[in-house]
Amino acid sequence: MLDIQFIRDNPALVSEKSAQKGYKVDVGQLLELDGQRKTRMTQIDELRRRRNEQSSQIKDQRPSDEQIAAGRLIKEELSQLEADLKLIDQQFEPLLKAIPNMPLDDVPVGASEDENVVARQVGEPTKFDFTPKSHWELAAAKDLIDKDRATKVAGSRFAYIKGGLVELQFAIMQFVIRTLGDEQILQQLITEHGLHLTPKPFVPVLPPAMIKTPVYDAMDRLEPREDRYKVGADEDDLWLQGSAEHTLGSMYMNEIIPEDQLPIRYVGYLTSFRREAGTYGKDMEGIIRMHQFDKLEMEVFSTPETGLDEHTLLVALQEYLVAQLGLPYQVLSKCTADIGKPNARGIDIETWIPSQNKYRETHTADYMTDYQARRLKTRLRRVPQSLNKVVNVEAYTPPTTAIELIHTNDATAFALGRIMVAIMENYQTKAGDILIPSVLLPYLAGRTQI
RNA sequence: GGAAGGGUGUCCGAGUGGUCGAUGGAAACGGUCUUGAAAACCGUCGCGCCGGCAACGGUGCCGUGGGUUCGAAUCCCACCCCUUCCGCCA
Repeated sequence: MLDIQFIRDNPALVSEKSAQKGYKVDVGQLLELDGQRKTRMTQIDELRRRRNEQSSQIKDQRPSDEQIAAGRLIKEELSQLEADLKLIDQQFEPLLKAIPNMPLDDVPVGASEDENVVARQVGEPTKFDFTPKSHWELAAAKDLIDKDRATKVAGSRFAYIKGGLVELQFAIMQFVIRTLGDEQILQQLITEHGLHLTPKPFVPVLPPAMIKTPVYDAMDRLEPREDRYKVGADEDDLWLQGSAEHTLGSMYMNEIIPEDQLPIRYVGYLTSFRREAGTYGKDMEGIIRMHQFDKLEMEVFSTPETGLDEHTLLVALQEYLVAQLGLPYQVLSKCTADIGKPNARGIDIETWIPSQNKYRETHTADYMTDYQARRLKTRLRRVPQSLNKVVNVEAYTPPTTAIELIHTNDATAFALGRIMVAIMENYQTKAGDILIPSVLLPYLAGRTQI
């Protein structure tokens, strides 16, 4: 959610930037309701003041008939106005929540994902002296993926992942947790990119896989809910999470975090669930697009002034991880239409998939500024010494209070299904074997191929 | 699932209808004292909204949402969560 004060101050900008993201919002109507709302609130506060004034005069004595009558009158007026305000709020809130986060100025303006900009390509598309097989052909020959039986048991877009592929997944997971916990690697990337950050390691987390409706909504990740799985009976009020971000980012809801504890960096592992509504017929072969997939997700809570640097660090880590696996990839600067509603900025990494002869999305890095934090009420408390500290980011205006909203970032470490697709296809041999990227060898107890 | 108890500010913990946004203690921060530290003493010390350049003023918030009352942290109803015991299960 945006700050209503920001919208009051910049109505034209809000309309324009919302439109760039493909959201039609009625800022005029919102501000009209905002005005009505403020008027009512002022009237209500005045009545309450009178009520408080009178009741403080009565103290322990019995109130007179006049006082009771006057009180009743206030009560009637008040309940009328409060009902009125409630009606206004019911219109006001959805309009306010409907406004997306403002894209940062370096986000390319575009009307669809076709206008995403390739920022760089790293590595050459893998060359083969034979015709490469698709990952499902490779998997079929070695019985690594059984979708037929999974379909029988659970329906389409489910799979049994088996044998060497499971070992490969566990190796990747260990590799990621070790890498993200390594201060030297973090420091190296921070230095390379000239970031003003500490090398505080990522703490591994196994978060809840289910999330309550209001929390999901506050994260602004519930919609479109056709893509979410509702769990059990309605009274359970729970959803299956679609990304570890959903239950990691909401961890500190309604909390105020001391500034010196920031940044907080987590790498969460979860099996994620998506209904993939509206994707009928897309990616039906193999395990590119599943209802259930395992994912390692990074989540960072930071101060406002370091949020953008954290985003850069997350992308640098994604590139480092992909490069360590020796996979060719490209980095995509997502355009205004393709970044999520809560996003101020979004970067994708696409990894080379030989059988499709193109790069496919394997990673996303989302920077939400304070948009998620506002509804989650996740804030930071400036420690006194830092209040006078000179901040070296130009765009940042020093706070007037010691409490501010934090900034959130989330980014894929690895979507394990898709990254294994990339490994299978890029590391295949003519014989149909799959070699293991060398950085993973320490985690595979002597196995060198699948 | 059954029984009982409980959710108050950063923490502990008072408060059962009216000067309670809330006693007291701890922590934290500033200061006095001290060679320094500790101790002691003095002071500061919740969050949001509205108005104001600001000082400040108003208002709301004692798990959440309703209700009763001239007046609710306090009474009533519903829901959520926690603790203990029993049952069941991993």
